[in-house]
Amino acid sequence: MARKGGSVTMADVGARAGVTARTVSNVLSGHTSVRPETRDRVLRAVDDLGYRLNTSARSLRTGRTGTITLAIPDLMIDYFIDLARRIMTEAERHDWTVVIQQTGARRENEIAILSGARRQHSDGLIFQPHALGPGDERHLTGNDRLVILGERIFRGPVDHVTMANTEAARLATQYLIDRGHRRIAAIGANPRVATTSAASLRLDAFRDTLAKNGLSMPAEYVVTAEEWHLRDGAAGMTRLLGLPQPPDAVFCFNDTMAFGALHALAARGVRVPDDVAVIGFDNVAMAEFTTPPLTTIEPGTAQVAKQAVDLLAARVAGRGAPPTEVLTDCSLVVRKSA
Amino acid sequence: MARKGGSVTMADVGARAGVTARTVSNVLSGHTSVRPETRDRVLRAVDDLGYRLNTSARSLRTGRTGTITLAIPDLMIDYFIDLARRIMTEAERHDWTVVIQQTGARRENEIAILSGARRQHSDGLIFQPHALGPGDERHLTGNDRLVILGERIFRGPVDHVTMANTEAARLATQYLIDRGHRRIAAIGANPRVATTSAASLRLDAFRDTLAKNGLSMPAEYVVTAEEWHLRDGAAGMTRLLGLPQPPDAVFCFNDTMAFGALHALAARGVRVPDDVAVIGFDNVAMAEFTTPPLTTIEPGTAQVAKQAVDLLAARVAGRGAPPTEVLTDCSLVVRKSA
DNA sequence: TTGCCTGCCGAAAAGCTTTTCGTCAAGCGT
DNA sequence: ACGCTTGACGAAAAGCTTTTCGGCAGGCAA
Repeated sequence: MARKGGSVTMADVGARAGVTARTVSNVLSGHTSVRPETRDRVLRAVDDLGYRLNTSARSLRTGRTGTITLAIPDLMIDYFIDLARRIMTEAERHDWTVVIQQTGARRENEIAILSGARRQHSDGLIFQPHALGPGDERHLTGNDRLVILGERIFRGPVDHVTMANTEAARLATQYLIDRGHRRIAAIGANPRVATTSAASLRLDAFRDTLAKNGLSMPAEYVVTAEEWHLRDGAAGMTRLLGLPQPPDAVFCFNDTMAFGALHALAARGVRVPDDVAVIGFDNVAMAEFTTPPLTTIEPGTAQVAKQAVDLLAARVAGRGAPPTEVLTDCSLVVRKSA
Repeated sequence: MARKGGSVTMADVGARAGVTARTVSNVLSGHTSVRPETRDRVLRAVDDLGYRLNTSARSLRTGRTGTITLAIPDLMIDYFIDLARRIMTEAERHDWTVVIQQTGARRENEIAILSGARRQHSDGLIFQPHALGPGDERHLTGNDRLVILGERIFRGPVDHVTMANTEAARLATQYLIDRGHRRIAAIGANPRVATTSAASLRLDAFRDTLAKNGLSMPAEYVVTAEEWHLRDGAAGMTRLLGLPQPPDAVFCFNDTMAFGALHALAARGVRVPDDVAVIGFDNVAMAEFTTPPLTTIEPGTAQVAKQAVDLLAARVAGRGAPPTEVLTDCSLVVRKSA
């Protein structure tokens, strides 16, 4: 805890141990060798005085903060919670603390993040954009030490790590088709968002797979959802159920919306999967525990987290690797809802 | 982003604007008045040079980091996610960034947090202990700027903010009794934890309310759960269902476990609430969307968040108020599961 | 006109750690 | 015995901002 006035400094513990601050620093950091005897004296002095390292001073000197920033749309979406958790544990391996910034998926906030206004004290940034897309390169001003989560939206030399959105979406819709469904809807479209966004990619793959199987995609079967929250899923589903000809299967673009959809279905007494099949995307922990348990896409969240912080670590270490683009493995996990 | 070598400093922008670093500082912080004309020159220089404030240097000088730490057991429990989100938005009002530290509910980690080893760069700490309890006062060495979430476990001069655990648990069990249930079980006991912990308080209130209504609490009806995760709830429920005489109602000590219990029930084809009623605790967002929607306790999470950061802000501001203890309002929200 | 106050800003110190430079002694090889 | 390397540590600089101390000019009152 950064104290105000009378905080005890390295010079103080040095004085008590009969050495200078430099030796104290060496003892604490363990970089240089110091005689065991003086080492013990220093350690004892540290203990006696209750000394605590001033990280601000260290950061000022070393130019490293020991903190990275994770910028995501929103902690109301289970996937991002899962992602944040995993990134935190990965970061631990690099002795990093992570601070989470919510952008609310709003363009101005995303720009603010990139411009550095909201991540001052940070060694690097892991950033999942939502509103930003191709053409916004100008906003990443001097942002080395950045890894983008999602499709390659910037032409600049930036690392990207992303899940296989189109392959996964294809997997999901093909599965529904193979199970005999013909009136298949999707929840989660968002026309106001870049073509590289998850929403667009998944919708495109959905449409393509339908077409490839000779099925059409009626406009009223793709329902848009701004936020991908629980209530969006529920609202989307009730809208679909109000249609003269409701769908017999629904592909929700994330698990959170699928949970909402399941709720709407149950509230109306519609049986899942008999009357309407539901498939999600993310394979969040809760997916295993809904009624019925949710069939969904496992997008390789663990890999995303590991790759993202490893890539960032490489950038921070200054290894001049060319900008990398990694794609994680996805798979379908079949449970009971479809 | 803290750059390494050639970063541009206040002196640099000052040089370009024809002033000294001091004036630049004044312009940027807005504390002292500066002539509009020079103000503009400075701002333009900032823009031209792409200057970014070095927060480490500022922190070193001011002794404030602009960051607070929130230490909670675990981000796998919905309540703590909810709490973290709310605390983040409250902290924003004070221009604070919050870093989340997970203790895993493990004693050694909680001690490490208190000792400051894992929250170096922080103006204050909001801490929800789990393993620590009365008698551990010695671990809060020089911890002003601390607010504890939970019952008063330390005798020291520390602010506490807590929910009305016993009142809420009484509410929940009384409701089950009033609905005609007689074989009522509880999931979430934890004998290895302090008597001031949520687990103990809720269990005590549960037992008392049962007794007050002339009901007994068979040992096999209180199932212990170490982690309060989804799987603990499910495991606890299946154990209860395996009993020769299963309960007709279950009080889960948090919503996350209740979700697990709901799953176990559904997997066995047990009807809720007809065969077994389920009641939770926390009123998390998901509770509204389960099937059936979860009857649960609203513990005043919003109040907890607001009070905690306001109290912390007062401590940091050095206002010498006596240690405060605040209790939030709770209520029962009835849905369909009980 | 003199004295005082206010607004604006330069010079310099303070905040604490890490790192560079240098010193001193001891050890080793020849 | 001499030169060289290595180990241990002191002195001091560097890293960048905020704040204190003044100084200077202009305005206002006496």
